[in-house]
Amino acid sequence: MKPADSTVPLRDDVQDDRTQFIRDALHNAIVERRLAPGAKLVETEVGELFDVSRTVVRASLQMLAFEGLVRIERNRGAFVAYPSPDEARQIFESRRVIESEIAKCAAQRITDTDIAMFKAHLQEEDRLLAERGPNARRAAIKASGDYHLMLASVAGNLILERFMRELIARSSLVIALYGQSGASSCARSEHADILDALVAQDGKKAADTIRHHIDHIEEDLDYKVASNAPLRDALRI
Amino acid sequence: MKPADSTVPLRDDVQDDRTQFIRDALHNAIVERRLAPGAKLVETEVGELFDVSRTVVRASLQMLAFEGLVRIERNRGAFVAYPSPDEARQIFESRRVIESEIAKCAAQRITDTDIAMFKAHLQEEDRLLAERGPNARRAAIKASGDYHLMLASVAGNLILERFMRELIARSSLVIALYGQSGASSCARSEHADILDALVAQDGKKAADTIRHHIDHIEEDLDYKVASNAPLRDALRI
DNA sequence: CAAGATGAAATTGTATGCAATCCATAATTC
DNA sequence: GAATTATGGATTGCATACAATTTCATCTTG
Repeated sequence: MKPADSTVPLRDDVQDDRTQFIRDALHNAIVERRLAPGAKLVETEVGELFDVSRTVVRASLQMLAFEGLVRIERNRGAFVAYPSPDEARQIFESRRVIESEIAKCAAQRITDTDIAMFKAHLQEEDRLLAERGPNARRAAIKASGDYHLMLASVAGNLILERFMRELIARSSLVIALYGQSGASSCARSEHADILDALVAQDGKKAADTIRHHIDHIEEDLDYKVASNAPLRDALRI
Repeated sequence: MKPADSTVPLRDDVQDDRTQFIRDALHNAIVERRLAPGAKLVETEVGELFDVSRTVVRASLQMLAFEGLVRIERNRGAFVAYPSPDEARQIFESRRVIESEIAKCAAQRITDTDIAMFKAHLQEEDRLLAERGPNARRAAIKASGDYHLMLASVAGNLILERFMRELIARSSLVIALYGQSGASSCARSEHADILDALVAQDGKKAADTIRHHIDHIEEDLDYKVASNAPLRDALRI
């Protein structure tokens, strides 16, 4: 986005850093549910896939472990995280805390450019929801998370934004495990409600709306039933 | 060197993991200001100090980089973080958000055992403040942070607790850089005020009190003046 | 003398080798 | 036949080797 670099190098994101690249690839695979909770991530396999040594893969896995997307067990290896119901509740509780504050800040700071971006994003979400098929569904999941990340970005606090990034990613895991319906439809209209409050610069209302939105997401979960496959992984400990 | 730190509960199982051990040692050194902001952390040096290979040191440094205590620059190495005024403001803003919510939860969940622990801790803080000398001062700094971590622990949300751990550690760096007085004395009475609100199970008051407490800490900072040494490090970028 | 060029030493990035550990299956015992 | 114990392959933890990069002192050159 910023090709013109002045003499002062601000942030050299131009990293041919393969560690980051692999982290991003795995992160996306997990968030888009191409990698199921509990799946084992073998260092040599990943390394061959990306054509790097285990050293690099290890660093990537450690990054993901810090973010809570991967669990590393000593001498046993790395697994896609399998959040417990308790963890899940704490994730959503944390989101309510942080995201309602983010909404307040965003209501104060939102610009016309931001609003245009949000509107375009909402249309994209609509389009993906109308489409059928697993790929469209994955894209819809990702877009829904991205909406929340855009909010965090507008609020302008990089630290809270990073916390949110982590929470959104982990939420995706939780929904994959405990989600019941494809309740994204209700979520969609709520995203629009949030934007309305932001446009009206009504911080209080934006915060309330987003809190309710998170409540609704959580209401669609059934913590008693871990949805699909890896029961053996769940019971392993 | 290692008094039993019962105050900080570890979330992970006790692993003979040397990576974690080195991370903890460096973490403490930074938080207690034995390592100044900007200081370079050479992999081989650290490795020789702890008698491990660079592989292990690297993992520790990457952990610390995630927590924002260390900055890793490609091909240049790892440095103790040197938070900018902007970062500092965001750190305290994030603390206000998360910690006031933590206070609310803690007010609901606090037990008599907790209260006793808090009282003992306050006495310890008093004792350290009365003492003189750099070691007592370091211990006082650490104890002050530990008080906030105890709060987070009582609140019972492991995720917010981890966020707080990071924010407290980074606050210590900020105060080392921009702090003016040894204003811990005012902080001490405020810690007692917070406890009073908790004992009264008045969540609202606890939240307000802690917000003011954080305001006061921040008021003692002067973001214009980066206090002591490593100017050359500050200007390096 | 300032500014740049040069090269050696220091330091980091990555691959690889080896020992320790784990896991699955076969063999053994009762 | 069930439970327990060997055994071999797979996988991880860590140290080390080597290449790439940076740093710093020294040496030009104008």
